[in-house]
Amino acid sequence: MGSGALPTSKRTDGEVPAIVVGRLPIYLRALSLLEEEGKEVTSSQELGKRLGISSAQIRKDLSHFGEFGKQGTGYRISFLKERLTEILNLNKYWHVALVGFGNLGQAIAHYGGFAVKGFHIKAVFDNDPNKVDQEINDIVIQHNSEIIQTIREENIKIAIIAVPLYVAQEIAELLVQAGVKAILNYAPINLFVPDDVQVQNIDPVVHLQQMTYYL
Amino acid sequence: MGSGALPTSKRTDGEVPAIVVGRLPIYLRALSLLEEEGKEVTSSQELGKRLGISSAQIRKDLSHFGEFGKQGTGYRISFLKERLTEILNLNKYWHVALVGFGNLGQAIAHYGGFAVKGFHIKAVFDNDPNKVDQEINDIVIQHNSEIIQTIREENIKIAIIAVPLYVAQEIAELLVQAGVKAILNYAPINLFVPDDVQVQNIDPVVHLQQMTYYL
DNA sequence: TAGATTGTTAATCGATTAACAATC
DNA sequence: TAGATTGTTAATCGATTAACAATC
Repeated sequence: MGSGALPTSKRTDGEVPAIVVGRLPIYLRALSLLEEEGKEVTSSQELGKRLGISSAQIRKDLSHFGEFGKQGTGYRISFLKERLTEILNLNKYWHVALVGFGNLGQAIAHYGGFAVKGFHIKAVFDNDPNKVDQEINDIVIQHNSEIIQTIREENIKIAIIAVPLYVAQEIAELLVQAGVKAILNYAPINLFVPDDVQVQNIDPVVHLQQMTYYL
Repeated sequence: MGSGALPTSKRTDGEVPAIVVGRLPIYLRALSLLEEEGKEVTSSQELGKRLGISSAQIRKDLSHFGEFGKQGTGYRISFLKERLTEILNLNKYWHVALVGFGNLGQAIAHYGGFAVKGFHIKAVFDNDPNKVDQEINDIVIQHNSEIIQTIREENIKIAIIAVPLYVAQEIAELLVQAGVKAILNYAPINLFVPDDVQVQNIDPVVHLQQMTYYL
């Protein structure tokens, strides 16, 4: 966590709260939408209304990274988009490894949403010999035993874990050994990884279970 | 939001912070795992270590709902599991509607993880005439125009939105009209709904984009 | 009994919001 | 110029943590 220091104007870094970083992609998403609607300029107020966030918070969040607006007129959308894209390191073509080609893994591999945003699945692994050597999007599925070598060779830094609960931790350890620094984890378990490795968890069931509390 | 008042011992309700409710399913997940490992008793410390959460926070969170432990010995896992299940209303067999049977919707429909946890997809809708009348898990896919009638008839309260960005808001409005009170939204947009309707968003790309900040 | 761990209070820490001078 | 909106400071609000008496 918090390892990277970007060459961005105003950054006495190591200090931007993770919760602020977490909102940047949301801002970016909203800006793209506004742009597609033909807008060229927006304000913290307009953005906030769209996102259900206070305008003060948006201005505060952005102020961690520099000054992107103009008093009286707001933010030029194209400019702010570029800056956020840069801050989040989204100018790169990211290579991603996917581990687990079961139900979920297949869905992820077929889902077009990652590639559109610059996250390209370049290696797929599974434990099942019947799946190994199958092809998906021109990629040959490899056995889990190849994880370390392949990921090292291709210098992949981002991986998606879509394996059953009970093997998730051991897969995570392989990925870490292979040099992966960011893991998107779909297994319903808290993974233990070194401090310099990011983990983000996705568990739709947890979201449903939160909502039923109020029903 | 915050409408429901449960008949649980210590609840001067409307007051449990959403962030606390959000952690309960995580605790439940960890308890199930401990149980499967054969453990019968645990402590806030053990749970905390597993989850990367402080033991004080776990005790504080639980204290919103009652007293579930014993000094000196900790928590009986089966008992705490039951209580959390009850608090989160997870004893019910929940009916769920799925809107959108594209790439993502199909993956969701095939994914077994929801049903195992008591969330059963009972109605599926899509706009595409070619998909309507197809079957999935014994359910006949219906056209979006049937959303209101079907959901009302079947008294469904939970829906999953897996439609393209640009129709998500209109679908949400149909769902609300139909009486849905909880929406799991996979479209990358902030939905506007009345205060008594819950929304939880899932966007894996946002998670990846957060992590690349640190890479 | 001695050791362990709860539930809770008070202290700390951090995040959000309100307000406003600066300025486009 | 008058109106609007930024970036930032200070105030408020809320969440986390430390500490400990109670007690199993």
